[in-house]
Parts: sequence; C-alpha cells; structure tokens
Amino acid sequence: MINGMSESTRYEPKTIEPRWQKYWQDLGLYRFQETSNKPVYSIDTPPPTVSGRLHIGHVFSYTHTEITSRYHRMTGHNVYYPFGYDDNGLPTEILTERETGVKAYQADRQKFREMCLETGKKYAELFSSLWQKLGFSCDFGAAYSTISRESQKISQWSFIDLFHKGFLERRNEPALWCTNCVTSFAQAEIDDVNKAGKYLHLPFNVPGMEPIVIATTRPELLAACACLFVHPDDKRFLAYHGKKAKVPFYDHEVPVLLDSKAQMDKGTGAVMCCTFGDTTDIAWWRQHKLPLREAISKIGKMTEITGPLAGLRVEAAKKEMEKVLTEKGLVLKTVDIPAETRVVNTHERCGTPVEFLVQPQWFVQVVKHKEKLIEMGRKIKWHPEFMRHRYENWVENLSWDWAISRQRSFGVPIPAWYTEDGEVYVPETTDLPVDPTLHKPKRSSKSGAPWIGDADVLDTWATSSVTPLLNARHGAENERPNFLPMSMRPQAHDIIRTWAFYTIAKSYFHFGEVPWKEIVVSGHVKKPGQQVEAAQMAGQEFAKKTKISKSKDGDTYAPEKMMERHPSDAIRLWSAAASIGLDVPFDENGMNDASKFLNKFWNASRFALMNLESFVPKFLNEKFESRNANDLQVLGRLKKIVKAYHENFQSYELHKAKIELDKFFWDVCDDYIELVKYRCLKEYTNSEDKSDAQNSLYRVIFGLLQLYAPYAPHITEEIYQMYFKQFEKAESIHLIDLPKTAELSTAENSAMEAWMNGGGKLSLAAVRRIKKDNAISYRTPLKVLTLVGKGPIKNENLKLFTADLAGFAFAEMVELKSAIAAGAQPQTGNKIFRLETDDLDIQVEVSEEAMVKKLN
RNA sequence: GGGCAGUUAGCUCAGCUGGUAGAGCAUCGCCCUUACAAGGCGGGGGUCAAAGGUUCGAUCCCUUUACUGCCCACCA
Repeated sequence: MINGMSESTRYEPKTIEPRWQKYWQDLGLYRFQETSNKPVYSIDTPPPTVSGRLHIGHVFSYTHTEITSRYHRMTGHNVYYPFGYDDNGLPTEILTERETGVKAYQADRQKFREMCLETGKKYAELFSSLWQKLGFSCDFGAAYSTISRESQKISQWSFIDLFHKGFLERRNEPALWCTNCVTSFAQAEIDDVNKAGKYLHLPFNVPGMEPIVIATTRPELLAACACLFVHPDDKRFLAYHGKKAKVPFYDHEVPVLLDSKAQMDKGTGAVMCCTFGDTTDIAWWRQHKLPLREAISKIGKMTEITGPLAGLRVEAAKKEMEKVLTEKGLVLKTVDIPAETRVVNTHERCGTPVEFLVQPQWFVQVVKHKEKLIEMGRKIKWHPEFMRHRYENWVENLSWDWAISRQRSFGVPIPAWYTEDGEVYVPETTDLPVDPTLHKPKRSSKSGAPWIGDADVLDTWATSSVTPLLNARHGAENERPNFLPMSMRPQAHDIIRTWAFYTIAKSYFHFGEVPWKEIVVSGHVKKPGQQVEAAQMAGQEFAKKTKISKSKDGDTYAPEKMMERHPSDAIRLWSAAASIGLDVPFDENGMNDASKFLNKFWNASRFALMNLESFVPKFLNEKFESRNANDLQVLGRLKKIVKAYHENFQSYELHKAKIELDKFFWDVCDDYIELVKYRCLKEYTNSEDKSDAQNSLYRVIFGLLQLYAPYAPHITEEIYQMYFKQFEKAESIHLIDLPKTAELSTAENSAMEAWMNGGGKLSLAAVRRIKKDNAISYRTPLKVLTLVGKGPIKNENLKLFTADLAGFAFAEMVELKSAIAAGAQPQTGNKIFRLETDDLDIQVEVSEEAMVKKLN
C-alpha cells in the first residue's frame, strides 16, 4: 500500500477536489510575484459582466484561459492572472432593477447606486466561488471591480487624456437612444431582430395635383415629418420638384426635395423624412438642414406635437395612428412585410427598438481613425487567425463615433462641468476620482457663470476597455513597470466589436500602441436542438446549434448543476476538447467521457504505483537510459509528445495537445503497462532489468501527470501528493516545471521504430488474437510461443520485445523462427494453435491440462 | 449584398508541411484477466458535400457550385 492510497477502485473527486483547492489557496500558489525576475506572462482576464448568473458557456471559455495560465506557470513564467468582474454601468443597473423591482429613474440616485453595489458584491462572490470550485488558478487576491475607486480613477484619467488629445468631443446631435433604459448607447450595442411590419401607403396632398403617395412603416412619426424625398431621376415625380405637400392628418406643409438616396424601386419611390425614423433621416437632416420635430420623448412617449397620440408609447401610437388614418380614408393600401425580410435595430440589453434623440453627448472619434485601428489589429497576433477578419470587418463598417455618455446613475461619472455659455471644465488627473454631481471644480468659470456638473456616467465599455491599464496600475504609486502591452487577451468572439475593439482603440489613442501581443478568441457553447423538415423526412436527426438563452433555458446549463454531476476536472477536460475559436454543441456525454477518463487515469496510476513499491528512482536530471526496448520506445514517444505539447500550447491549441496526450495515455495503458508489469513483480529477480522497468515506469507516469496537470489539476495533484512528492519534494505538482523538449536518443528512435513498424506492437496483438480466437484464457500459460517475422517484420526486431512478451503471454519459452514447419506435432498432452498473417506468423503450444483447468 | 468559417463512420468531432482515412459515443461479438465491468480485447460501418484543375499521387493545394452556421451591411 502506497502512502494513504485507498482501496477503492473508483476515483472520488467529491472530497479530493475541494481539499486541493484549499491547499493551493493556503499556499498562495497562484499569487503574482511582483518582484520575481522570471519573465511575466500577463492575462487580460475578461471581467464577467454582472448581468446575471454565469452559464456553461462562460465556464467553457474561461477554462481555456485557465489551462493556458497553468501551462505558462509551469514553463517558467511569472503569471499574472487576475480575477475581475464588471459591475459598473447599465447591465448591473438592469439586473438590480430586475431583482429589486425598482426602476433607476424613479429611485434616489445615491440610494440606487448603493443597491447596485450590493448586487455587484453578491454576484462577485458567486463568480469567485464558481471559479474556485473549478480549480481556477486566478490570483483571487488581485481581484478587481470596474466600479472600484482605482477603476474610476483610471477610467476618468482615460477620459481626460482623450479629451486633451482631441479624440473626444461633446456634440449636440442625434444619438442612438433606448427609450426603455432611458439612455443613449453605441453602435456596438445594436442587436438586429427580425420583426414583421407593415407598409402604409399614405397620400400627401399637393394643391392642384394628384396627391404624392409614400410608403411608411412608421405612421406614428407623421407629426415629425420634415419633408419628402424623391430621386432626381425619377420621372414619375418630375412635376413635384420644389412643390409643397401636406402631411396627412396633421396638415402641416413640407417640401418635396431631391436626393439620390431616395430609392426609386422601394415602396412608392417617394419617401418621407422624419426626425428621426432611421439613420438615413439623420443624414438627410444634416445635409438638407431640415427642422427638428421631435415626436418621441426620452422615455418613449409621444410628444405634444403628435396631437391625439401624445402620451402614448410608440407601439400603441403606431396602432392608433393607423386606426385614425384608416377611419379618415387616408390609408390607400397596406402591405405586410414578413419578419424574414424586415430587420429592426434594437438595444441589445433589453430588445427595445432603437430611437434617435438629440442630446448633448460625448463621442470618441473612432470613425476618422479606422485605418490606424485596423493597423493596430494587424500588429496583434490573433488566435485563431481568421478572427481578425471580424475585427476588420467591424472597423471598416463603422459609421458612428463611439457615444460614451449614458444618462444613467450607476457607473463612473463623466468628469466634466459646463457653463451655460459653453465653457467646459475637465479636472486635473491628480484630483480623481471625481463626481461632478457632488464635487465642484477648483476654479470659477471665465464668465463667472455657475458650473453645471455632468450628471451622466460612462458607457460600461468605456471603463472595461481600460482593463490593461487597471492591471498595470497605470498612474498609481505602485504602477507595474513594463507591463504593457500585456501578453494575452482571452475573450469570446461575440465581443470582438465591443471589448476587443474598444480596448485596442483606447490603447492606440493613449499610447499609440497595442494593448496586448496576442488575442485568443474562444467560441460559444450552443444548445443542441432539432432541425429541419428535410432531415426529419429522411428519418435523420440533426443537431442544430442554437444560442443558450439565460431566460429560456433556466437551470439546464447552470454550471452549479453540472458540477453536482461531474468532477471539476471532467468539466475542464470537456472544455479543453474543443478546437480553438469554434462553437461547440453542448454535450453532457462529453463530460461523462471525461469522468471515465479520470477513473482510468486514477486506476492506471494507482496500478503503476503498486509496481513501484519500495522503489527509489534515479532522478530525472540524472542520465538514465533503459536497456529494454519497450522502455525505450515509450520514453521516446513521451519525448515526442512533450515536443508537440509545447508547440500546440504556443499556438493556444490546447485541444490538439490533449488529443496527442490522450492517445499516448491510452497506449501506455493498453500496451506499455501490460508489458512492463512483469518486470516489476516481486518475484522478478533480474535486478538490472527491474530497475530499468521501474525507472521507466516512474518517468512515464510522472510525465503524464505533469502534462495533464494544467488540464486536470486536482487528480494530478492527488496522485502527486500520494507518491511522487516524497522524491520530487515540491509542495505541489503545479510548482514543478513541465519537461522541456528534448532530443531523442538513437536507441529511443530505433526502439520506437521497432515497436511501431518493426513488429513489436504487432506481436502483442498477435498473442491477444491467438488466445482469443482459440478460446485460450488470457491467463493460460503457454509451453512455447513461436513467432515468424515476414516481409518488413524482422525477427531481430521482434527479439527486442520477447522477454516482455513472454511475461505478458505467460509463455515458458519464446522462439523466433524463419518459418513454422507445416504439420508440426505437439508433444503428448499438448495442443498447437497457429495464426498466419502477411506480416507475422504465430504459433502457440499449450498443455491440454492447462486449458481444461482454465475452463473449470 | 459584403465577409468568415464549416460540409469526413448512425452521432459529436480529429486529421501536422498532399502518399488511397482516425478517436470517442452508438452498434455487434468475445472476456470477471492479479489496475480499471462506468472495464478489457476484437469486429462491422466512410466513393472524406458535388464538379473541374494542378500532381506520379489530393480529404488535404487551386477554381466553381450547392448547402449549413456566424459576423457585418440593408431597415422609408
């Protein structure tokens, strides 16, 4: 019995995993070493948004980073792997509103902020506890929150720096507006939703002529109609150029103007321009200097100018207007637009259709820096490489500057004051953080007019886009020098247009530099679903991948539930099995498989260690080379695996590293351990041979342990602690550097060749086969085992493995011959069995007595 | 409409720089064998979406097509 090893054949993670988690915490194993002179590998961890609970998709992608961090820690790096949470801004406000039933705009500002802080705290604890249960090696002591004082300081510093550098301006112009959240928002926060709609064809009367007919989906905006547009080349409307038309129902006169953006083939060819129905309206409004007629208020109610619609919400107003117009006979025609062909922009946080409102807003000028931003993107190494296209695609299509003010209460305050006559005051960076709703500027305004503090807060992305600065403690006394650019940013592909883009933009504006050297983009976990008539008609079932929805799928994909059923190591291994950047369907079988693997790993290690009882290893740095070909081939193969492992981890392809490792592991179980165990037996007296066997076995098992350690930290630690620690000394397997890539020796190379292609592996299979085919029990001893190498299989190669093979086959004697004599007769009382193949002939002689014995 | 991926065994997916295909699950057969029956051993199952091209040779490279998914644009 090895130190404290249990009798159970089943691996019991329930008690083992928490034990080591606590051990690691107590040892402070994963703390970043501020003064170490090891090279730093820094990770710009995504702080999960405090907008609800985490689902299995988060676990999936965060696990990739976690495994990567362990890899780097085990290859001589001082790893900076912080834990953070994004708890400022709109998402947290919405969550707080949902949980408390209190709407932000109805509540006292300070009081609501405190409620949000509470929410943030609660979820931060949930997140942190989940990560710890998964065995994450974050430096939990270095946790940050984006509403923290430090984060506020840096976010405001960023604002001020952009302001002074001229990348930031305050403009009073239409911005994307959410009437539900009562705030402006950015282009990146638009979500497309397919929604059915309806064109109404409405007549605009023109004195002395036929009415000009337009098609609109937004009759509720008629009151805001500023003009009509027709295409200059559209012959149908030539007579109307420059005429005035009367808006139906409201009867105010609007001009008929020309613009080539009016599409002749759309609707009726004539279009009404309202302030504002869509982005084209905004362009027209600017270009043609149209009057502003606001029909929708901040909170989504119709304004006074809409007459009978005033006070109604947009949807209700649309219906009411259609009713009114229909009653008056003003609807000439209606055309339904199916959902498939109509796309509505909505606010991604709440699904409310976008409106446009003119309000003073701060904008970061991104549109005019597209080229530079693309250039920055190209300086960063993307994994997988094709994800860079998404970034470029997004930047190329940018049409709005980044609106960063939010008319909300919980967030980092915009550090600015204004006077009525247009003076702007931005504080000194030494005075941060400030809250203009509470504090006053240090000086009075030039005109003596009173300062008005900005009551808005920053977009949550405006704060989370400075996480590299936060990690570097930029501007603080204990600033981390040479910390930027960071080594790596991990994140999922859905936030390339937001988090990745904004972080790159800010880094460029502040320093003209990239924020990190590499970015690793992970995929999503999709839920498996059914699909399509065609497949069903063919009697097939299709797995269609669809997004996991927090609201609809409830607890099905809750990691906490998953962790009741599967060990953390199994969930980690399942996550690591996916190709980098690809979406994967959720498949709980994959976790079951991983659990089975853990059990196998447990048993294999346990068995190996039994064979190492009372053994003292020659240490790894000591020159050791076995004389046994089987040992040599397996150690040679281990070296090959190590090399591929490092290469794959360098390119973040941990799934590839794992595939090769798994294959090796199963081969070790199936072949190597089966063969080596006979040389480890107590009764085995050749001490040189035995020493070779045990030293090799030690190395193979320990090597496997190390290579699996980043993926499955708990089970590897358990096995390490139970046996290897006595020799390796380190407090944890996670403190030992992974084996380095090493050259294969000539002996190893030729042993591998002899094993793989020279007949070694084949002879093992042949023994299994002949026993099985002839119903000879596995344990039945053989009198004689005869092998004949044919074709490429040479007897001299087979000879290398005969000693081990004899043990495996329970053979008293193994002989190699050039041919098996036809009609060879067994000795009395024995039987002969023969199997011939193209590469190898095998013959065994067994005593009948032994066979019968076995049958009973 | 633009872009990016994918299409390989019943299912989920690997397949490195081109040399007539692999794993797990499922299925079938055998086996309590002194690590493991949530196991072991063995078998069946694929014209690698289609068509052309380059090549001595293509799942892999090039072109075209079809389908699937994602990102973006369009939103009167």
